[in-house]
Amino acid sequence: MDQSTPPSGGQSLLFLTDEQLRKGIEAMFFAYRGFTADPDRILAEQGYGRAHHRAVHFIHRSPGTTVNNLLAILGVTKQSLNRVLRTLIGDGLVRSEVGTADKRERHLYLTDAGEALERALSDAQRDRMRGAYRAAGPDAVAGFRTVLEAMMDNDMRRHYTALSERGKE
Amino acid sequence: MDQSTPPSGGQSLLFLTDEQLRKGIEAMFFAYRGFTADPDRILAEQGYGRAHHRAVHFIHRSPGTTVNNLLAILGVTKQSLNRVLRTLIGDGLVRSEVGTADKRERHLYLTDAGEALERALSDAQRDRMRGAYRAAGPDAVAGFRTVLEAMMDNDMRRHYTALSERGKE
DNA sequence: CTTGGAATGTCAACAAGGCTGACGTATCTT
DNA sequence: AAGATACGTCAGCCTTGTTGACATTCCAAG
Repeated sequence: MDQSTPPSGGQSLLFLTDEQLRKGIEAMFFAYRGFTADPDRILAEQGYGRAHHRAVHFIHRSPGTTVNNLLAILGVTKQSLNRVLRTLIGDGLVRSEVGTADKRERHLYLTDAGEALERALSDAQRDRMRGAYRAAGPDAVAGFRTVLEAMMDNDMRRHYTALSERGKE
Repeated sequence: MDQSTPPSGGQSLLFLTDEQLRKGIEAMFFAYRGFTADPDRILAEQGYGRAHHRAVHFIHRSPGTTVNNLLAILGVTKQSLNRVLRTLIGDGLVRSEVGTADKRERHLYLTDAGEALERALSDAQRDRMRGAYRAAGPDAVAGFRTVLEAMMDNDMRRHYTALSERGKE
């Protein structure tokens, strides 16, 4: 649709052609497959799935988080999350503690076994990411994150930046 | 793990810290949600899912492609693909033609209705991508694609570049 | 102190979309 | 003629998402 129009303003807008956008879309598709491939293998060995990975990841990131908070981050129904959480708690990877201030809330923590699984998963995923980062270089990495952040829904970006601020920047 | 070690070599390797890698991982997670959100809404209205989107996308990209080729790109089993293809053919969005050179093969094409759906989906997805690209700027976009390509499995990168060469570069 | 609403858990049922395994049928290829 | 390839299909299983209904527990406001 765009691609018949040559650059009109002062600077080139060639990076906004449909062709370039299509490449970005396909790159996201193929890259996401790689992104999840290594953890998926580990999870499959243990009879878990991606939903377990996500729960474990964000509990690790925010120990003591509530179910409701996790729900907002993951964007699934409580029934769906609950099923995953139940197996993780049953298998002794996650500990659920009744809140002190508000006893309706459950605060979630990884057990030692849970931390071990988290480490295995994130090691694998980080290795992949590190290889990509190293190959691409720091400037490319900066651009990578800039575009991804711009691609998020506002709600998700809120969660993303909130998590980043927890980190040591 | 890394994060206690200051830059050792000549140039800064701070972009390879675990902290930076973690941010990249979470950015991928949240951004992918945004990436699929708009098409998902359109698909849900019509009773389709992401699997249909993927099939329609790649048939559009490579009209006349065979089932086997699609299988390799999508990385699913033929049973899984077949289920999706059957509904798309039944609904008159995809046409399947027996091969001329090799009559065992089926060549897949989008019908007019199929093209219409593809356009609706890719318009929505492109709008999101265009907004992100525009906000991030051309240099960031270049880095974005560089990192994504480095993140792919070799097999997937082969398909990705093969598709790109079909395009008008 | 009672009552409404919020947070959580749980049961049931269902659908999409992955998977494996097995089988059948054309159609090449050797 | 035999074997390999491409495709379709049936059956069954799993994960992970969805709704809807309902119980419990607790906080907070009246």
